[in-house]
Amino acid sequence: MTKHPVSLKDIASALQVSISTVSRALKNHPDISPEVTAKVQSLAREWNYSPNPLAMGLLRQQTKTIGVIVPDLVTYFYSSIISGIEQVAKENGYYIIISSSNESYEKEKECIENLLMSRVEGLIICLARDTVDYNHFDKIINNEMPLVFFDRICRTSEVSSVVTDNREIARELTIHFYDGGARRIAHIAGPQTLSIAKDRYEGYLSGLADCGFSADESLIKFTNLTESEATEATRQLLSLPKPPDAIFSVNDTVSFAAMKEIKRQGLRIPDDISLVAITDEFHATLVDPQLTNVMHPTYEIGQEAARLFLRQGKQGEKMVPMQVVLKSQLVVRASSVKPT
Amino acid sequence: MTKHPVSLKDIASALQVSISTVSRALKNHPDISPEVTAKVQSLAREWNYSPNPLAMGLLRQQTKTIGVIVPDLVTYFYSSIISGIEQVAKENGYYIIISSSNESYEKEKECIENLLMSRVEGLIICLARDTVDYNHFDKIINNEMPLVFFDRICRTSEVSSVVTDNREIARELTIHFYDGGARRIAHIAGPQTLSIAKDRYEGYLSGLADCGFSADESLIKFTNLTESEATEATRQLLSLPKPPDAIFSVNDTVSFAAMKEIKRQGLRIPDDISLVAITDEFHATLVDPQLTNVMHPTYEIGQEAARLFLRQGKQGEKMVPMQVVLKSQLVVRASSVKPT
DNA sequence: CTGAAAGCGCTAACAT
DNA sequence: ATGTTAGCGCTTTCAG
Repeated sequence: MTKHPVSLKDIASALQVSISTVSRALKNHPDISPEVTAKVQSLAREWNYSPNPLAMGLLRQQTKTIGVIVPDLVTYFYSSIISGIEQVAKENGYYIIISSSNESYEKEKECIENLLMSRVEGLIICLARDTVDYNHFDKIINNEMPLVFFDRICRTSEVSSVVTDNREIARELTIHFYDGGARRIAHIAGPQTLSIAKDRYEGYLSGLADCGFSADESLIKFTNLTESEATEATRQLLSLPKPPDAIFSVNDTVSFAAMKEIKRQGLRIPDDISLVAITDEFHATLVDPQLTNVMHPTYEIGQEAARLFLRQGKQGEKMVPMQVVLKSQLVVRASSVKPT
Repeated sequence: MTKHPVSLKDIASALQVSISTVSRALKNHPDISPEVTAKVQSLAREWNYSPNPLAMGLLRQQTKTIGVIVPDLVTYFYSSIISGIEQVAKENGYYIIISSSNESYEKEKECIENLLMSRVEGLIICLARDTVDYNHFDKIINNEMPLVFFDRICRTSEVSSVVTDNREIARELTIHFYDGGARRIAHIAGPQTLSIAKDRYEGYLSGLADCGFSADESLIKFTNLTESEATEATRQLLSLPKPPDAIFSVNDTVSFAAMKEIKRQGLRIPDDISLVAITDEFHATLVDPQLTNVMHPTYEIGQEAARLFLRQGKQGEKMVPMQVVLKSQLVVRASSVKPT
């Protein structure tokens, strides 16, 4: 049992040939005689040779690593996207290094610095909640490093991205509320600096318009996406003289905070208030009543992001930023169907 | 904006000194004159020099990466543990490569192969559900590579590990049921090849004994931890002539499957059946009624695992396998307190 | 005080 | 058909 992984040198000296012969034999180079090739390959297999990625990386000046930055690591949404990235990356011989910005702008900048120091070949990023300017991507863009944003995006004219049809689904969902009998449809929104929050807000307004409503300021609450602000927003909505009969919450954290607060006040879902969540199936069906939800194709988002990334890696292409828009899906469950 | 990261060579030629001088100046080697040192350091800072980890790795024959294998990536439990590993790893200049075994023995072996090919310095692993023999760790152990198991462990006399006090908490929990008035306490168990499942099962038996009960075979169901088997087990328990008045489920998947099935049958929790879950606070308080749960110090598990790993890296120590046992915590909520 | 050279594992010209 | 050499970025003897 050798302590160190076997190298070309080991094989070469065992077989009394040169290192380059071994190297060539391993890749079936036509110059090498069949006998030598056979001997080399069989010994390599026996000794379980595998090329040293560090040496290869140094030689080719490429680490085969993608840096991934997500706002957090512990929610299904991002975990699942990361799985998708990983799968495509692995299939293409890439590793990924995962960092969490913890929703912080400062931390996001730090992550980028660290990943660049680790010599990642490029980055796949979902912006932090607190990120409001986008200059920290200058270096990456100017260096023409592969860069892909997903979900929360920016600088779309320069950077490729993967998103879902937020605006459209928000509109659809608002109309769904209306069709279900709701007439005072509230929205707990997120920071308008965040693309997804903005898109969903706009979709909401557009849906309202389609139903012949104009926006009612008092029914719209902006939050920073934290549970506490979401709870407070819900409380305010519920204490309105004319409270809403439906709430569209901008993301999962907010959705569940709203649900908890509604129940805490003893109101019934959907009888008193209809609710939809933006979350996955497991969570939507875990609670009581089961939640109508917008399901995101998380795994696919990850896959697409990785594919966009790899496409940029290839020198040939002109690096025209591409935008992939995936469809999310509204799944109707009990929480938004009022008893007739 | 240079396309390639700056190297010692770049600095050396700019300053008309040798590469080795630059290398030494950067580490404040006493041999180098203060002036040169100053010049080098200032240029390095200006040009944002950072050493090439590939070159360093090749030189020192170490990649500074830890391979991490978890049964899945998308649940809070593992994500959170990974965060803990990551934090300690990063603090110590290590990267981690994360792989998922998807609960499969075959995939686990594959992951190990791949990680070894990536030249990780060692592994931190939580065994897959389907892993029943442990010979695939021979190579790692014989090579004296750092290896740490957590949660689901094996070969404890040879390998360091991090676990929680499963046996004790299962006992405590069983007694808690009894104290709450339950007299027919069922257990939906996991594969007895899995350390956690075995420990919890034994703790359950021990708790029963403490309450003056002997085990009732009909109240114990063994599952493979999938949602479908858990649902089926619950169904069988509920259809017993004398159904249980409390269910202790071995993990979160099983807990939530059981809860759903109980509700589906129109039974009330905790009135008809008390329930505890092994899950995190977010999920325990998300559902109705809120679940009494066993909380695991997930982040700490990760941190400890990483620390154990790093300790093994240091050559000095004799590599005596250590076992860290962390305390989990029983948090009583509505689901296990029967109305009096 | 500083430079030259070797070597980590590998590949790809460039010999032979 | 095979070997030699240089070089990727860095550290570390060994020589000045």
